[in-house]
Amino acid sequence: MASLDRSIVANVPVFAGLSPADLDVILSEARSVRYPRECSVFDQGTEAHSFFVLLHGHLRVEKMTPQGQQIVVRYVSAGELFGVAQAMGLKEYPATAIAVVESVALCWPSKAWQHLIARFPALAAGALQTVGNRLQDTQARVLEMSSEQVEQRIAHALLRLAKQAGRKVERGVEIDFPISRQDVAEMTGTTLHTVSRILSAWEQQGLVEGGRQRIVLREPHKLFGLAEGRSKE
Amino acid sequence: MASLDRSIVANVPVFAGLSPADLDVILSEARSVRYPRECSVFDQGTEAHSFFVLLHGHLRVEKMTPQGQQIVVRYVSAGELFGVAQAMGLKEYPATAIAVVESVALCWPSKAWQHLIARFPALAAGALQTVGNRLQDTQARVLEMSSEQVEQRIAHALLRLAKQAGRKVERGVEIDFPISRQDVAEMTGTTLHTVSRILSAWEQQGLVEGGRQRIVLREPHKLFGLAEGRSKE
DNA sequence: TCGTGGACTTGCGTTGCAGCAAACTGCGTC
DNA sequence: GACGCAGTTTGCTGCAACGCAAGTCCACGA
Repeated sequence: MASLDRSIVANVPVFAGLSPADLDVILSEARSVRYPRECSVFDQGTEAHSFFVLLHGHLRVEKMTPQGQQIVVRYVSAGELFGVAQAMGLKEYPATAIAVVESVALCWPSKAWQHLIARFPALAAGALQTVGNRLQDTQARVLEMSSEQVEQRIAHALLRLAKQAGRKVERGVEIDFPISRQDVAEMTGTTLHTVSRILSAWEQQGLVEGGRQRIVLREPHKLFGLAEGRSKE
Repeated sequence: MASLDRSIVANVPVFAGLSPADLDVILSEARSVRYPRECSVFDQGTEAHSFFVLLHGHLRVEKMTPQGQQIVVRYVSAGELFGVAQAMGLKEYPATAIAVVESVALCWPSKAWQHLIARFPALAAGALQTVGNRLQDTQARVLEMSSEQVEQRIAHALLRLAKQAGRKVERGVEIDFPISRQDVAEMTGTTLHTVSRILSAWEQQGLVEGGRQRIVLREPHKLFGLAEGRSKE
């Protein structure tokens, strides 16, 4: 396989604090893999054989209850470390990751983790930060679900998506990958129907613009107001 | 200060994989602190000056929304690492930790973290597992809040508490620290009133036994059935 | 012993949202 | 160009749980 140049991971926060030479060593153990749209990178319950860094694209991470209910855990964007189940002491992936657009990821065998962090403590520190941020996000979500109404939760979710994967278009900010009302419902702990109703209402007011698996925020600022719970005036 | 003997941390999972000599080095930088009941160990929003290992007692970790709503993030039991905000890249504690019973913790200055993990990679690995477990728990909670009814969520919460801090008594399993209905409500994203109603109903059926800041599970197995969503027969 | 306040209980009215059902629409495909 | 499906919209109905309010009970301190 052609060796990977370290310039491709220049913007990966988890590798910040590593010298170019260290990076070369780390990259020499990786291979890059392409995932077509709707293809799964790993599946909940299967052996955690690898960990990854997303180079390009977007993934949806979803998790299923024993009863068969599904939720969207989060979306992964380029530059993020993911699939570190093994490092967290799990033998199996706790969720499923699916490419929502054609994506490319670096991939290391999980067993490389042990000796990599022994040799490069900065890597462990970076991973700890990544997982820590995720923990913060997840706790924020619990807080939202405990204290906010559905409308506010959806507003928050859209704003977060826009921040993470927003693309400026003439009419506002578009979420840069296909996302259905069902997906939004699974992010916010509500139903497809309720999301549809609320987005329709917002579209009437000119706050958003919809479409098939497409959402454009036209008035992010007003949405932010809604998210913070200011009643509509 | 009297130096700390490594036997006191023999059962701390985060220190597994470290040699006795390593442990001595790590412990030499720690001091132990006693916290009376209802006393805070650290406060949300204040500088993350230290990280801790709980030696004895129980802590309640709670978090407040900007709007003033509060939730219980989790309970910390003896042997757990906590307050690792700095290691996760935060400058401030994201939550408040309060001793629910008289407690004792080991305490390190946050700035020690850097050089400790550089010297003892196993420590970083342990911390990653700790934070990883917490992430799993929090995600499980999101799943519960998305897919379960209040009654099931409360059953799950009580079973988790019993597992983590249950004490066998003649009549069943008692939760080993004072916990109010309000606390349970803040753990499950519901209200004091609803918790009270449900616990009363359960008490009628002989599933639990209540009291002022006291909960005894008399039929954990039946509760488990409820938690799994099997309708009451 | 009595008083006070915090924890808990319980009834009642209200409501946000889920659940069901049915129709619509845009997109890919044959 | 027609078909079929997946994604979406929308109306209606029911109910779980919230919010309020009015109590009771118990622990602790004076």
